[in-house]
Amino acid sequence: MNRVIGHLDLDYFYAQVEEVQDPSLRGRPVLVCVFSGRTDESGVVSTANYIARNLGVRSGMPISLAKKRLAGKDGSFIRMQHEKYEAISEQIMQTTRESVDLLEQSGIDEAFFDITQKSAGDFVSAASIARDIKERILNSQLLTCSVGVAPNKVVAKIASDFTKPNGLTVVTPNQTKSFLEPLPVEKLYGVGPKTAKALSEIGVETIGQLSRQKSESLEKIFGQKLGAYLHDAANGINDEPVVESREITQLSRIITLKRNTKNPEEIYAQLSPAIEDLHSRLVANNRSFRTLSAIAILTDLSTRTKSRTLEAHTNDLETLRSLGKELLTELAFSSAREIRRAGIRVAELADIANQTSLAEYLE
DNA sequence: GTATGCTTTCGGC
DNA sequence: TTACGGCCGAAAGCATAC
Repeated sequence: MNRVIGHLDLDYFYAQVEEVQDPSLRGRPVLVCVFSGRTDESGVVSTANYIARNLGVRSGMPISLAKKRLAGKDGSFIRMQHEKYEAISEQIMQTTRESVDLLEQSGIDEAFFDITQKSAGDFVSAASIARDIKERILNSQLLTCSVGVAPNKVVAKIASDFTKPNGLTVVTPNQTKSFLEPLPVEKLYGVGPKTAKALSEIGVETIGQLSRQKSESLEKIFGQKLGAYLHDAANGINDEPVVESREITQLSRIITLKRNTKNPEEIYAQLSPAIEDLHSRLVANNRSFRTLSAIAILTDLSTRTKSRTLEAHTNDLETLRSLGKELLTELAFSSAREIRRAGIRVAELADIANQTSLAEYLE
């Protein structure tokens, strides 16, 4: 049977949630912002509604710049409340699960789903399931979303992005090749600037052009794995499964310092609560880590990291503190500029339950 | 040379 | 003219093993 895969994307999610909770925001620019606390308006725009986007506001833009773009426009700058969006996201994912065979959440506002069984492999039936999902989300939360339905994840993701906001794009197996044909290669998941540049150098700009390259020549340039993937994906072939629950692979905490500094003590003092917080989250989830990194964002906004991988997993707070401080100190000493933001990250996570004990490890 | 694992950087939201 | 978060996973870069 045809696989039938969908991708769901909640439209300008945080800002739309704010609009729902305060209807007086409708028709005005709405910006959900992260305020760093350094000055009254230092921080960036996380999400903007379409009215703000049409006035030139983008996510990641400094709040002060967004204010200029919206001069005299009655924009609303709202502090981001992550827990609030998290709770709504959870409810949406929960109800959407009822309409599909499998749901794979990716990020707070996106999910892949598999409706092969529910649609019996039929794309007409799949389209009505997708409309039903959209309607349930609209009825229960008053939120719009954009959905793509296609034969696989790669095409479904491109399809959900194709028409938005409030879009539904269905790409049948027969339509897949011509749907992909004119699109730039960057639309393909896994094609970053590096790969795009390499492709451009062999005269490949569109997915159609990519699809006509020999698999062997792509494998020669990009390696077996990426080369084969690119060839398949450009030809509308991709058999990555929808996986119900993805394990978290890393956790991090990052803060903006009160002022720029290179002093490790001053940085550590401010980062300390974030380290404790990261530790509680590890413990709460019964997870341990094997790799620890310190992160520094310098005054020119460039990023430096320093990592260390341990011989065995641990979730010991003292290790986190002392090793974190050590890595941070190394970063501070090796850095040419002062540090603006600092953070800590743990990776190579494992379940405490499955963790090799010291005794087993020594055997 | 290729595969693998670790470190660092990139990029999306 | 500049302005500037907090996460996450993936990509890229690099070292080492075979």
